Amino acid sequence: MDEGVRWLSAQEQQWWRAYLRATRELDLALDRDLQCLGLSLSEYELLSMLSEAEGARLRMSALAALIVQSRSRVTHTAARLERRGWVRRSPAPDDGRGVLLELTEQGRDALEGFAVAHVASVRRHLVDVLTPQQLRGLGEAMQAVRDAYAQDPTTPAEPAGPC
Amino acid sequence: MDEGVRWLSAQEQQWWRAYLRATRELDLALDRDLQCLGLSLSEYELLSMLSEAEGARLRMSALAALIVQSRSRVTHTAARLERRGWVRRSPAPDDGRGVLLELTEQGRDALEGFAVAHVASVRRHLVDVLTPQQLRGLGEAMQAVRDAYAQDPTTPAEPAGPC
DNA sequence: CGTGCATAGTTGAAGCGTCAACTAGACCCC
DNA sequence: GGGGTCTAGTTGACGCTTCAACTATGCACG
Repeated sequence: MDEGVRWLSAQEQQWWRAYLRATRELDLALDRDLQCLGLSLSEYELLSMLSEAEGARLRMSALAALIVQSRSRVTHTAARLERRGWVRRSPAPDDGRGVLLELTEQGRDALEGFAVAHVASVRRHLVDVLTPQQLRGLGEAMQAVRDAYAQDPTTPAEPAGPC
Repeated sequence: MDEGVRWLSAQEQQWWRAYLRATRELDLALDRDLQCLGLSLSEYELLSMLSEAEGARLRMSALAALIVQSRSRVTHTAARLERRGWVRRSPAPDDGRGVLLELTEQGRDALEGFAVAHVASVRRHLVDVLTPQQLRGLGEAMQAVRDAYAQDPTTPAEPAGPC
C-alpha cells in the first residue's frame, strides 16, 4: 500500500522531529524572555531591521520580505508599534503607493534595552548551548533551506494561494 | 557603553539570522501545504502523535508535552478535531482528573492522506534540499537545543510565568 | 478525616495573524 | 491619453492562540 510514497527513514524522522520540537521550544523561550519586557519577538524583529537600515527607514514591503511576514501582518504590527510611539509612517517620495516606516528616537531608545535582553536570550537558549561546530552546521543547513525556498517556484510569498 | 553585554559575533549573527528566517519560511511552507487539505500543522502533529501511541490514545497533558503546546491550546485543538469526528475524549481510568484522547477510525483514515502530503512537503522543503551531512548537523544541533531546554530550570513549560 | 496545596483540564475573553476584498497609484501599449 | 493590468498597502472579519480564572480531583500531613 502507498507504494509511491518515499517515507522518511528512522534517522531522517528523528532529525526532523528534533528540528520540529526544538524550534517550538526555542520560539517559546525567546518569545517569553521578550514578552516579560512587553514586546513580542516579531515586533522586535521589525524594530531591529529598521534600526539597521539606511536612515532607520524601510518600505513596508521590503520590511515584510526581510522578516518573512505577510504585508498585512506588517501593517498591523506597525500600527501597534506606532501607537507606542516607536515607529512613524511617511509616504515614499519616489512612489506614490509606497510607505516608509521609520524608527523614532523613542523607538531607538526602547530597542536598546530590548536588544540587551534578546541577545542574552539567544545566547542562553541557542548559541551558548551549542559547540561552534554545531552552530556552524545549523547555520549552514538553514542557509541551504533558505536558498532552496528562494528558488522554489511555488513560493508565492503572498499572492494567489497554490491550493 | 553596554560593556557587560556579550554581543554576537558577525558570524554568529549570520547563523542565528539564517536560523530565524529559515524556520519562518519552513513553517509557512509546511503549513501552507497542509492547509490546502484543510488541516493545520499543529492539528497534524496532534493526530500524528495519537496514531503512534499505545492504543492510539494519550493523556491530554502527555500530548501537550509531546507536541510542545500549552494544555489550553491542546484542549481547543482537540475540540476542533472532535467536531470533525477524528478524535474522541474519555475519562482516564486511573485518575479522576485526567482525560484520554483517542484517535477514531475516521481519524486514522483521514490521517493517512494527510501523512502522504506532509511527508512529501517535509522532503521538498527540508530533507531533500540538504545533503545527508547537513541534515545530520541540523538534527544534532537541534537535539542539543532540546537537551539544554529540558535541563533549564527556567523552563516552566506552563506554570508561573518567570516575569 | 479535613485542611492545604498541587495537578489535570476547561472556559471565555482578549489579542494577534490570516484571508479576501478594497483603494490607489504605477506601468504598458496601442 | 484612456483602458487593462500589476504592485503597494490597508482594512475588517474570522479563527486560532494566549492568558487568567475556575472546577475538580489527587495527595501529604497533622
